[in-house]
Amino acid sequence: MDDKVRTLLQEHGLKATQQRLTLLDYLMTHETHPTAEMIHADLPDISLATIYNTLEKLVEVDLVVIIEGLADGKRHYDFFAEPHYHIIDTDTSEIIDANNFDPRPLMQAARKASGLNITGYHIELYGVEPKDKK
Amino acid sequence: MDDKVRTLLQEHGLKATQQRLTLLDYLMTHETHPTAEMIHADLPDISLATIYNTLEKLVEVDLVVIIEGLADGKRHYDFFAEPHYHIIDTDTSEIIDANNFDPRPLMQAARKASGLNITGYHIELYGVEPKDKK
DNA sequence: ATCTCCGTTTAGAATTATTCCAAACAAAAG
DNA sequence: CTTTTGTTTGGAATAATTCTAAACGGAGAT
Repeated sequence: MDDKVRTLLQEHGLKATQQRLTLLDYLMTHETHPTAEMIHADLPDISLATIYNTLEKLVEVDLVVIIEGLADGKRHYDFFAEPHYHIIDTDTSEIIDANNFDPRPLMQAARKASGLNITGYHIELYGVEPKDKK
Repeated sequence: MDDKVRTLLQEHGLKATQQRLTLLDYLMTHETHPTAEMIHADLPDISLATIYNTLEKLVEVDLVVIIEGLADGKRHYDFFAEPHYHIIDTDTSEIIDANNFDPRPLMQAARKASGLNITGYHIELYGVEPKDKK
């Protein structure tokens, strides 16, 4: 059942420990965008240090991305199976995932502008609930 | 001479204090993307607390943007006169500004996906120096 | 199965970027 | 010039994240 998660970890060169299986499965099955603390609250058997360690590893191998810059000042984490971007409500700090945008032209432009091989991206849009100005 | 900077502050509803004039002028005339500490090193007569306070105000009125998520764990700041995006060399942490991309289709897509009025964006691409695999 | 190796986990201590505080100050308006 | 109101400041406080060193446990080899 968590063979899928186990395989995912091993494909990315990470040893499949119990904690990593639990944490990655948690991220894959929750639509939320939790902080380390929030994860720890739901998975109290995994120490906070391990949650930080594990998240760091998952970010390294691109299974997870960090969402920074929210009003609460904490890092939020997001399982990143397929590429998407984030829309953040600056009033409520709600984070919405969206993928109705093709990033390839942007990556092309970035390569052209910098000469670098582009390896990834973070796109975050900020918005507010319309006031219905009428 | 700093009438331009003074006007810029006032247009954005900020009182034009000596410290704000100095700090904003500093950001406008430096291509670098400094941290609060780096600014404080160059402008030691402005207290560190004021540098943080002032940067916060400048970010509020969209004259400055925060660049987070670099390897050093610190926030970097960037004068944001005209919209652009960032390309970050993940090996060297070098930050490159680029503007050869029209964000409007992305903003449209985000509005469509979220129903929010889009007020801003942060786009960051990550890349590495080509190894010349040849 | 058992052994061994080496990466992982852990509790708690340490770090440090950033925020908070309350008193002194200085822009801008009247 | 006086007042008002927002700003600046040094230092203390906060808290998210990282570090440390000892115990542990996957997983390949025997």
